[in-house]
Amino acid sequence: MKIGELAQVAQCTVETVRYYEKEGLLPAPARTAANYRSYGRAHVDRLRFIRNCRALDMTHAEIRALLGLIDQPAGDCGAVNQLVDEHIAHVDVRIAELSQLKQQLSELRQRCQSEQAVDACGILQGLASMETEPRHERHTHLG
Amino acid sequence: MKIGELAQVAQCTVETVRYYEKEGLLPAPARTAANYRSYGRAHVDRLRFIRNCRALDMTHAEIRALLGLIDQPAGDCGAVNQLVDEHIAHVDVRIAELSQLKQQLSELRQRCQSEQAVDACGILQGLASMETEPRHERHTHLG
DNA sequence: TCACACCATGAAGTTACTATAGGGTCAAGT
DNA sequence: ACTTGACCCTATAGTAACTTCATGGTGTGA
Repeated sequence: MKIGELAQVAQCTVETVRYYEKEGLLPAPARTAANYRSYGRAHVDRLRFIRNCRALDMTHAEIRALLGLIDQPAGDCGAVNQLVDEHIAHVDVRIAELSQLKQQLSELRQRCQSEQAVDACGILQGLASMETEPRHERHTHLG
Repeated sequence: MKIGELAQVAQCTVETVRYYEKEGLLPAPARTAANYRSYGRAHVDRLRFIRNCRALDMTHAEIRALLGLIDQPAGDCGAVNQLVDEHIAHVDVRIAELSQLKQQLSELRQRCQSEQAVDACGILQGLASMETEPRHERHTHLG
């Protein structure tokens, strides 16, 4: 199986596949005489696993941790549970942050209902006079 | 006012201030004899405005647009209203995406309640067998 | 005069890709 | 045989909004 076919079954681009190989997420496959990458079943499984994790917004570090656990099938999966729990916590934090953000933006939006002069615009006045908060540290990798 | 003091009142780092200057968000200030940047009231106001916008997760492009409108005080603020409305829409989209994500992650988490062997872990099995979805385009700059 | 906090510049690192440049391979059609 | 087009290869740079690092100058209190 060549790279284009692999990318298609895993729903990503060939550039992404090559990128994962360079990052060490996907093992380098054998090459054909023409130096084309040649993939098998194991690569398909692993790439689909990676893409599914990415669809859940896990970072490469998180995925790397899961793959490492998979590669040691004798171990127990307590670490897997913990990683997923932490990831869910990240998502929760980010949802809370965005909800508060929306609240602030809605209040700001209330300050100007008409198309008036920029000088008098309540939104711009609000942005100028807001209490400037210290940049909070990221508790999550979710943007 | 030197850069450290400015950064402090605007709740950001001196590196960020210099970065905004390089990006053209903050005008280059006068320099002292020792080549130190020397800021005044206008810089404080503008930087605080920028930081408040960033606290609301606006992009530099969005902020640049707002600053451009401010610099033409004769214009009307219809464009301001539109920009804020669009930004609120971005936040809404992202909240919806994350809520769905949390749902999927919670379902996944249900699949393994105990610390069993990795081979049998329902979470890893779930990640391996999920339907791989095509990567959706970003409708928002919020990660 | 020494230590130390503060300032300066420029380059590189971060994340997860995407895009571009400049080329090689292969199968089908003429 | 030749060409066209779809596919493959590598290497490099760009994205967003900073942060970190390396290296060195400036100002002040003891």
